[in-house]
Amino acid sequence: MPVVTLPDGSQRRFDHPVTVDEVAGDIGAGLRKAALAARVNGRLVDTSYVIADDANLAIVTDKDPEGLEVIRHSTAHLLAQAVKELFPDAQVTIGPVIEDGFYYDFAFKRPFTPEDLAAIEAKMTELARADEKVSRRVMPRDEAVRFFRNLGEIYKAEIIASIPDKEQISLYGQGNWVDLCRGPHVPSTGKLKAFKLTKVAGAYWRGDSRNEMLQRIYGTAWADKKQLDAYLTRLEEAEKRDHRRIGKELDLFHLQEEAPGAVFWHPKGWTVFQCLVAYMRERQGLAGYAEVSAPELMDASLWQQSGHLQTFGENMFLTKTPDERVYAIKPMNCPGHVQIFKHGLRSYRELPVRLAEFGKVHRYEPSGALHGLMRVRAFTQDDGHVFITEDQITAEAVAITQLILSIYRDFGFEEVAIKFADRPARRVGADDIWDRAEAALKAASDAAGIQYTLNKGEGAFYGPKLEFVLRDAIGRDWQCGTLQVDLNMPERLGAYYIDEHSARRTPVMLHRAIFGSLERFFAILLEHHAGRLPAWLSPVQAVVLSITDRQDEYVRKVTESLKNQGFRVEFDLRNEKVGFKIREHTLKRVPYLLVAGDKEVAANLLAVRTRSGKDLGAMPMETFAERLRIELESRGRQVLEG
RNA sequence: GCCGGGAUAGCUCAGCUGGUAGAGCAGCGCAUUCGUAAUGCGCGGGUCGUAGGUUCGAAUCCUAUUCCCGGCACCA
Repeated sequence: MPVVTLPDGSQRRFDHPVTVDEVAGDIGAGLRKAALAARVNGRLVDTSYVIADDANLAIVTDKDPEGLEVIRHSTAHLLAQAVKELFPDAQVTIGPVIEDGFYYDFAFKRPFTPEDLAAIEAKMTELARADEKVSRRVMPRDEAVRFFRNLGEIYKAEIIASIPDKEQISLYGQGNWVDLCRGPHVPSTGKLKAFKLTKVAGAYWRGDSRNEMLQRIYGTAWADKKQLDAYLTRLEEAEKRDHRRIGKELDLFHLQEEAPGAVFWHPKGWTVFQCLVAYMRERQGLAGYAEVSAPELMDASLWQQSGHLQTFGENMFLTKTPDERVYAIKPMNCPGHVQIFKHGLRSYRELPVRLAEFGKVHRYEPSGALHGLMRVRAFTQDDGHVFITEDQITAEAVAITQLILSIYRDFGFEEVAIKFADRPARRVGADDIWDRAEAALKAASDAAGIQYTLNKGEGAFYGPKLEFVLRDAIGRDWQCGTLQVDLNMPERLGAYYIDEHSARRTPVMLHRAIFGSLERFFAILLEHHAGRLPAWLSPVQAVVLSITDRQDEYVRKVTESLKNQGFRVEFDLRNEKVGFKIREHTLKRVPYLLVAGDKEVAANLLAVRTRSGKDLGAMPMETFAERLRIELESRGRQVLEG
């Protein structure tokens, strides 16, 4: 007879097998109503699950993260049920839970339209209102395959047929609709109260671009209307932070048809870009890197030798000159750096040799992949290559890791996830070389004391890598930095040094980038700060405003003086009300507005206002300059605006 | 690259079933000299992404094409 232990340690005895639902009812009517699923001995089950033996039980409600998952999963089923009722010819495939919602893929003779989406959502609401009971049953695999074949659901049948044949298949049904599913699901469709279909899109069957394309319907689902609305508001907020929108608003850059995936940097955007370069130049210099610059165009034979052309040639831009030579525009900087390393005879005494370049690379990305500054065809890497002996890998990798994390902190990114990407299917070099490279990178990661997750098969074609992923202000993740151990490229390109016994040795090459792509990092910064870049990165750090033309001379003088001190300052003498000027420059995200009216001129002061609307009072220009200087030098750690 | 949607003034967008393009903001001019997120009045501005086609007539319909957007696939 089962003894059920609840999360608080209390126990309940039953003299017969009981369902989760009954136990919940035994605890309280409110809990019974709120129960969506349960954990029995750690396993997630339906409320109809029968407990026959002693067990630990935790009721799952919409307050639990699992509860929300159950809701989303069940809403995906509701979507499929609605689609089948409205479009009986559509075939169901899969419908998993994703972040904030779910999707379901259908095979259908024509694409779903936005009107279809509205009709489907209305049908879903109707089915949820009907509060149909969701029931579970089990059948042997082969029977399940026959069952779905008979229904004409060939995709489902294919999925089930790929499950090992001894397994029992669970099916969930609601109304006259039934689907294969591991579950669990909500006890009845009435539990689904806050959902919305968001978009239709194409998606390949089984995620393989060689397969046919299905219709994917995305939706979001929440415990209640309030959560749903909060989510929709969050989407709107994210849209306002979109770097493409901010780039336009602040006149930072543009893209145009003749140069897909290549950026036209405007003066203000380029100012910020140059701030990033200057910052990195300083940090790298201190870390022992020497800056170089290698050609953007090199003979294709070099790329043949490096392995790029064979492995990733379809992503490279090639050009033929009138003399019939084929050149490749560099997609990476490493071969260039190897040429510089190779020039002259290197001694082991020189190692590590650390070369860095703000290298502009071009990659022919698939047209559908392009996305603002995040994914472009022409971009600038803060690329660096370190040539070392195998014994030096650990120490150097630890130093690089620390450098990367320290730099991210300067930009306000404290949360950094690290992934270890091991050998990919398309690669160069023998397996034993890969074994050594992966072991060395693992050892270095351990020595650096970092935690990482495995990103299987995602390494570079020449070596394993660590990927550094930033989390921004609204919780999105972006891969930026990378550290790669390469035991292949130096040998392929004939690089060597002379060791202490006068023998030729092939160096190990570490590839590393910190921003990754400057374009991308720039976009991440814009979105992270919603355009309000810290003053040290702002294209314009302050604007001096006049109230009437009586202050013109004073404003010009102050502006000139601040500019001479190295600040990025402009003035605004337009014949407009001060409120109008303040609004405009606030919208342009200028950190400080310095207002000069008759009072300030008389007292030789500036009234300082921040872009967040805070009044810092009137102060002499020298005071403002001093405080701003401290803010810039501390890279925003000591902030004037408070 | 694949599926779907889109492209109209500098920007955001309207323009129903074909009859020859419109708003707000921005810009320009004039007035206003003003104290912390929009002063008022007036004016100019578009071969409707590109190339073909159908038609008496095309922003609107058809075909092709480029780019953009949302996904998928890709991401050295």
